[in-house]
Amino acid sequence: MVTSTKRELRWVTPPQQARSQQTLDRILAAAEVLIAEKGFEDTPISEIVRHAGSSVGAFYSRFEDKHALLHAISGRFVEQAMATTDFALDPARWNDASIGELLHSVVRFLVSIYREQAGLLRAFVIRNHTDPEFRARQERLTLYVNRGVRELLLARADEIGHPDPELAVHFILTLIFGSLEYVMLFGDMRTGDLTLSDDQYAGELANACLAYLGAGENQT
Amino acid sequence: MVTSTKRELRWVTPPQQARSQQTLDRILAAAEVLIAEKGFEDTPISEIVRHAGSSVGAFYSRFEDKHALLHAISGRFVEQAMATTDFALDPARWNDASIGELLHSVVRFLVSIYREQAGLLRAFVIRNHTDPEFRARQERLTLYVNRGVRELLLARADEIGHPDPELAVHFILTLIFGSLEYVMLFGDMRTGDLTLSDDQYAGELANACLAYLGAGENQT
DNA sequence: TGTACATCAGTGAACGCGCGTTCACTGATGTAC
DNA sequence: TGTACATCAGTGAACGCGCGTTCACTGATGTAC
Repeated sequence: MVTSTKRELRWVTPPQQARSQQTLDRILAAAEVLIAEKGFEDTPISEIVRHAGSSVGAFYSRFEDKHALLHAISGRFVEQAMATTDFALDPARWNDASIGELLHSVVRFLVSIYREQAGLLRAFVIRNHTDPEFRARQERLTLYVNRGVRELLLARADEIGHPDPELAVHFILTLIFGSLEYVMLFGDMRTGDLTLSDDQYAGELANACLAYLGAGENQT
Repeated sequence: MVTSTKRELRWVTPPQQARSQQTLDRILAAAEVLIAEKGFEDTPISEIVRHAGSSVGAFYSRFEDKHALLHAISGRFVEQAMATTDFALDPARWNDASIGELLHSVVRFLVSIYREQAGLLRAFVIRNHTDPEFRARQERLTLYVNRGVRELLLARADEIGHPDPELAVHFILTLIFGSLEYVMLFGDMRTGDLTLSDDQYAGELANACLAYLGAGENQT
């Protein structure tokens, strides 16, 4: 909570009155919706403030420039995602889970997140591609999730057949995130003639990882 | 050859004199270099023509607008890539190859292409993300490669352990292309502490696919 | 309890910049006779 | 073999549009006495 507020200070001039806090909230909410829909570049500030029932000037009294807006949104997202990660990947939750159960759950969960947040994630990814500072920020989240999953998996290293478990675990994480991005964010047309439900897709993805790890029999 | 010329007519007004053909070539060459370096949006026409020793007007007498330029470049790329595909995936070349040899070769080949053409591919992918027409074009290439690989793999369906070979083959193709995009085009920072050589990476990727297919023992 | 003043919030027209696109003009090449 | 004319190529200054950003101004909220 405290850290969150502190961190947002970097991107948002903190409001001093309840009134301005509300305007800020409305701007952020409108921005999130519009950006998720049309992407960051294609959403002019004028449109955001119109939807928020505010004005351009009000915007600039909170944000230094347009970039700061996306940083603020992404900041909020990353905080939440990290908190969720802490909760979801808490080792205590997985005490007696096999590596198969673990991976299937994690992948299914990620797939559902990517489905729900596709719009925002797409905007983030696109921005990543051109803005190194922004990319570094997102990178932090990926590494954070990576670390969590990694530890859980490596704690079950005995179930892993791959000669270099460390490398293998790292590798499947790039497989997973790469596939999620490719298929779920930008893949509407890539399914070709086959169409998989989210659950089927998650299942196949998890199985692919398990098979590669050499983790005994796959499970659905 | 003939088809190639015909197709380019859609994007480029065909030159009538050798002189203008040369200017066009210079413009295309300069554009390819600059776009691979800085991306399409960040490369103004003025800069392209300056590098080509030409002028804005000359540009517009060949191209209807800026988009047509990227279409022309992508068109050329797709033609070449398809020709390469035909050659590389010609069933005759693979008569007595196991599914493992096949996949390892194909993936290694793709990795080398993605390495060499990273700049252009990045520009294409970024454009895909916002321009549906452009995406459709690139899609054609992906599907073409898919079909080639698919046929080769399904011809060896007896080596595949996965209950639904059709689906499995389709799935690994999304794994492969997703991973290539994620790791090789936008992944400078995603390697974390581990660094794989291109060959190692290709090997792991192919092995992951083989393991998922349930295709006997992996091979390096 | 009311008045004066300071600060915070908010408004939207006007500005400016980058860049794609146009256009009036000059020069080069080819063709007809 | 030379001259007139048409078409192709090329030039770069000027235009225009979208959009981020600024700024002079009005209104709201809080504080001092």
